[in-house]
Amino acid sequence: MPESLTAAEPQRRPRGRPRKAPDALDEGNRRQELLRGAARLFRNKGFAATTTRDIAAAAGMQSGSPFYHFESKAALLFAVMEQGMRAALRSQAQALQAAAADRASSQDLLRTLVRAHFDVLLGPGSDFIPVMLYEWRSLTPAQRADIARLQRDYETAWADALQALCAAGTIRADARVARLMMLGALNWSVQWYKPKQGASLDELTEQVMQLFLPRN
Amino acid sequence: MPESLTAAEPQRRPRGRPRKAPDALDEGNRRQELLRGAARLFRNKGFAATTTRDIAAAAGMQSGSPFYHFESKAALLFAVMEQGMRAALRSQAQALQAAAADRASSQDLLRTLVRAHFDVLLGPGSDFIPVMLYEWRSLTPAQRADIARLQRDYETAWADALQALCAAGTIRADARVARLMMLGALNWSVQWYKPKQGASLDELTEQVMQLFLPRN
DNA sequence: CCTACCGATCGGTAGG
DNA sequence: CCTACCGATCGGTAGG
Repeated sequence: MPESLTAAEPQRRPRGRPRKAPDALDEGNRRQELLRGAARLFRNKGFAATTTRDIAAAAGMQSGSPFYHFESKAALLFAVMEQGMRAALRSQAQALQAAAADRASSQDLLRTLVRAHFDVLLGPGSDFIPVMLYEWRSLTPAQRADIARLQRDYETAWADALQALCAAGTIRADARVARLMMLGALNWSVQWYKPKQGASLDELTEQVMQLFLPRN
Repeated sequence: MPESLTAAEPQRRPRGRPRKAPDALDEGNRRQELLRGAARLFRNKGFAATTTRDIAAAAGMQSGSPFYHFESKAALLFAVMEQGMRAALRSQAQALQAAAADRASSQDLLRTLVRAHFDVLLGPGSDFIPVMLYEWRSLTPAQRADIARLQRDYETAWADALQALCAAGTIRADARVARLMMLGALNWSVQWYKPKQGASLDELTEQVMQLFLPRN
């Protein structure tokens, strides 16, 4: 290449909006945008019916660009679920910490878990966990094992609270069945709950408590 | 073609198993085989991830042959759900008839509905309703409206039974929320129930009754 | 992160 | 219901 051409390159700043440097922060932002868009699309159309082109477009990218951030479409699905579960675990831990500080009863502990779960399922930015609930079969066995470990952690708090309530006779059913039924009842709400109409998540929590613990 | 070749064709019956005539009964059987295979595949892999070639192979056909029986892959999905709902409605009506003959209480009526629902979800040949529960978003709006009408009929019996129990104070929650939570709890069982191990459907029904109606 | 592209696969069809 | 096929689309990649 003739030296004159490179030497002719001016040293002034480029006009217009400066191109952001591809530093670590920025790369995390783009990756995060991909994850949010993918979560929304996976939830609304399903994993197999969502194309990587859909996901790229949602983040304002060209069709091949998601593969700069994620190895494959399957890796994107896994990342959505993993990030969803880690956020859910943080949210649950925070709620339990507050309940412990209040010396909450077993019943109030359950209420805390129900309310936190509704937030995870139906609160703002809540596409990640619904994707996990309804795209489990789209994971590879190895991915499933990883997510299952996070789910076990999440359900431990439920198992403990329900065990206490069963032992006290407040709930009269096998603790495992009670846990599966309660979580199923709550998880189903993603199918019918409309945020802008009907009961608030606080009201829904009270309804659930009255339904499962009618004595108090 | 030389006449000798066609004239040489013998008039005797072909050897081996006689090819079944494509009469109405037979066509219904083949169609039914396609539906059963499609239901199983849609349940295990999801609608979008199942190819019409998978479905053809499950029925022992070549790749283009399902389209002799169904207009499109979408029509197959709709037929699976519609047939599933019609069978569920028949099963529910039969159970309710027996309960009415026994002058069943509201509580026994609910037990009857729970038991019939478990059969629909988890009993033998129960792939059709799980497909409906987890592939709703794969339907076109027009298909959705048709299936929703059948679902409304199915849920009417639940609404009536729960309304009676709420009015009597046996269940202390909004009747609509109670219905959504109960059906959600039961529907979730398709995610964890293993027919060959754990509780039977009768035992599970008793657990559900104790959980939701603990007073009696 | 974009451009340009590839091989594979998919739903569906014409003709028999 | 099979054979042979088509146009479209898809996940993913090389090179920059």
